Amino acid sequence: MGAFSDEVFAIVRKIPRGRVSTYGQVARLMGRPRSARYVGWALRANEEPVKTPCHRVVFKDGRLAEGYAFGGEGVQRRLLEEEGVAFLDDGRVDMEACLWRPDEALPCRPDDIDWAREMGDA
DNA sequence: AGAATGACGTATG
DNA sequence: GCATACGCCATTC
Repeated sequence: MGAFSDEVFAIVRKIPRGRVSTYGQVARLMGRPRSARYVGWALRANEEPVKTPCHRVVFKDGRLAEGYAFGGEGVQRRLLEEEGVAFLDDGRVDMEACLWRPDEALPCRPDDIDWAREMGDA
């Protein structure tokens, strides 16, 4: 594994629960704004799907990569739904509500708290 | 060693 | 607004 894949994994692992990120966003975080494709390429070679929640990485449109990834249809969607990710009527992820913002993820895990509070804790 | 290729995104026609 | 083209990095044949 080159540094590229390693960096991709490191970033994807930071995506909190109930939140999604995009290939382009991950690419931008690693200083390669034009390398969105190869983020997916790296995830494809992912050897540790547990440690690397690649199902939280979606298209910028909110579409999922079902068909190539996970080898199953809707598997990714089900995983996200269980995490509390909202889906639109079109079957796409509600990017407005669930897109991971690295800026607000700087401290421990405020997203998790916010997510938990929204889920029904409060 | 050179060519093909692959979970995307943006720019152009 | 839709279709096409190109860029990017690493791996495989």
